[in-house]
Amino acid sequence: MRNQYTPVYEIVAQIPFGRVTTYGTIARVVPVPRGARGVGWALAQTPATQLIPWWRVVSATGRITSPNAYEQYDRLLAENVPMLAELHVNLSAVLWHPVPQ
DNA sequence: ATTCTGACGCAGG
DNA sequence: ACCTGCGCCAGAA
Repeated sequence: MRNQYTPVYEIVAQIPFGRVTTYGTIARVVPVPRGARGVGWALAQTPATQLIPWWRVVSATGRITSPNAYEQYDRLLAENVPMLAELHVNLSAVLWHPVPQ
């Protein structure tokens, strides 16, 4: 099913292994209700059955703020994503910028 | 209809 | 670096 949040999933699906982007960055390239918050909302609805790399999206500061923060943290570590501290991605090293759809 | 809760971002302090 | 408040407003109850 395609809804107004579908563009968000299409962008997230393109984030490369080992790279990360932010809620706000996505909200700036595709129209999403409520901007960055809407992106977070959309990811929260992502069915576990779908293979969308939701763990590659963090906040503008690099902080991991999802409800399942540690699962996300572990998944990123598994991709060798550099951290500044626990639950804190070194964004300047791995930030990925999406291309407008 | 009304209330409540946010996977944000930014501007202070 | 940390914390707080605020704008934003869809969805759930």
